[in-house]
Amino acid sequence: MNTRFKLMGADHPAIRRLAELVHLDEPAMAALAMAVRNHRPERARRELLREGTAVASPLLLLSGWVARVRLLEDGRRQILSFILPGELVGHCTQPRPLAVSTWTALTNVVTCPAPPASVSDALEQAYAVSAAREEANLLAQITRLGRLSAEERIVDLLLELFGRMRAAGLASVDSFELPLTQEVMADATGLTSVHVNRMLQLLRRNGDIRWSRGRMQFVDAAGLANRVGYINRQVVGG
Amino acid sequence: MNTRFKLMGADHPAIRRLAELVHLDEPAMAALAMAVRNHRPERARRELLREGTAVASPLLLLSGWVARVRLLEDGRRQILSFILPGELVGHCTQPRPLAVSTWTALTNVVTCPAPPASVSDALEQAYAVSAAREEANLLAQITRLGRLSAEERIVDLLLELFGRMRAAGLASVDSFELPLTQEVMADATGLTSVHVNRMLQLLRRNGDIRWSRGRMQFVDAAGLANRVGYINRQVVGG
DNA sequence: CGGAAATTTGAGACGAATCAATAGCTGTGG
DNA sequence: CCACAGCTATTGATTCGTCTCAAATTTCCG
Repeated sequence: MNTRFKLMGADHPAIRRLAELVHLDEPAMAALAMAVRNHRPERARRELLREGTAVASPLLLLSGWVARVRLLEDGRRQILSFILPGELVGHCTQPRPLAVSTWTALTNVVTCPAPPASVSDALEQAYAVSAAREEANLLAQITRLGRLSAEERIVDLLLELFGRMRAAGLASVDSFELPLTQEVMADATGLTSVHVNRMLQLLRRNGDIRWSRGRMQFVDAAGLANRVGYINRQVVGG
Repeated sequence: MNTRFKLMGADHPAIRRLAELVHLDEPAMAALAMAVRNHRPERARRELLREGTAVASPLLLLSGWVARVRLLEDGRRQILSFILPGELVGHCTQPRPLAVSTWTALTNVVTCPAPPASVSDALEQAYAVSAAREEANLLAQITRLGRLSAEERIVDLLLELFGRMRAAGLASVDSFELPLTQEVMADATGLTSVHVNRMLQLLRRNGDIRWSRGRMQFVDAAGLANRVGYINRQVVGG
């Protein structure tokens, strides 16, 4: 239900967002509008793509959240990155691209295949920018896992997600819809869900965040970012 | 001294390796041979590229080791990935590409600018394959940091580096040149150098590795990979 | 409304960090 | 060729952060 959209075609929020990222020309907009017609829903927990499988085409996520995950044999799970509504992923210039990670729907989602980059230079650029952001997110994730404390990891992740949701026009001035369980946050931050819980409580007690019914609110996002040193902003030493 | 090469032009090991990766056509080989003539040495500890700076062209690392690093304000450091001799990085389809990480020479190195992808389809494919491997390495790094124990992280990293050195034709059947200090390994694995030291001693005492004068030898690489579940091989659960 | 999933809380164990001090190595210059 | 300086590696004692196990409570969904 909440993954349904009334808007179709060129008016779709995901397209509007892409168009803001890079100026999209006529052919690009047309191709995207066409692609959106091919939207398809998937239920939460569904695997959209399995590691080692051939990947069809890049994907535009129209609504819902997706995670790229890696599973170890003994059941340990690591979330590599999140894909947020309106984002574009899976751009491959490769010959016979095999997926290097499994994609799992965290919520009910609606996706559509993204049109080929060959449609227009503008579209190709949009893909390039998307790819660059994707890589930046991976690098942030590495730093988070390697060098931040539990509290820092959670705050940093939340701030990143907040920023990306804002970029997608899906956040209010100080809050956003966060459809993640603490278990999922744990798999993303390399912690246990028990410890994630304790850190979230701590943040609540300290008056840093409010969180209920899937909505995350920052009492003072800027201050929090400053206190914890949000790594996406202040990266280079000195 | 040890960063000097006698071979030049198309005979260069780095080019031979690329040519094995993807079949390279005439124009690609010629362009590479030309590029290698522009080789330049850099001293260890030198920053090759600073985060936020415009990146000139993709880089071919002819010899020596480079690390992509991220520094936090308080001095914490995370190594995002290693670039090994013979590897190619920095492929950007982007309009005005800004570096998202700092590159530091870990040893004396020799680099050359890689020729533009437009030279030939074969070269473009080679870049695409390089990029895909680079991403796979980042994903492996995330999993390592998020879900492996200290011992596992170190073993997994060593096995990855061993595999990549073999791919570059720079490893013997069971050992390779590893010019990293324990501090560097610590910054790559998200541990302290003290703990890295303890884990390496443990591995030595257990007869898993031998390590002296910068050479790392595996007593039984396959067995070790199996025991710690080298995440690059056995990734998908089940 | 009922059952499953998610969150919350506590006690205790364990892994890795920290602090501190010693020993070994490497290159450099006298 | 030796001695010194400055990294690098090693070791021990202790602290701290996070995990583990377990149980109770709440929330969500059909």
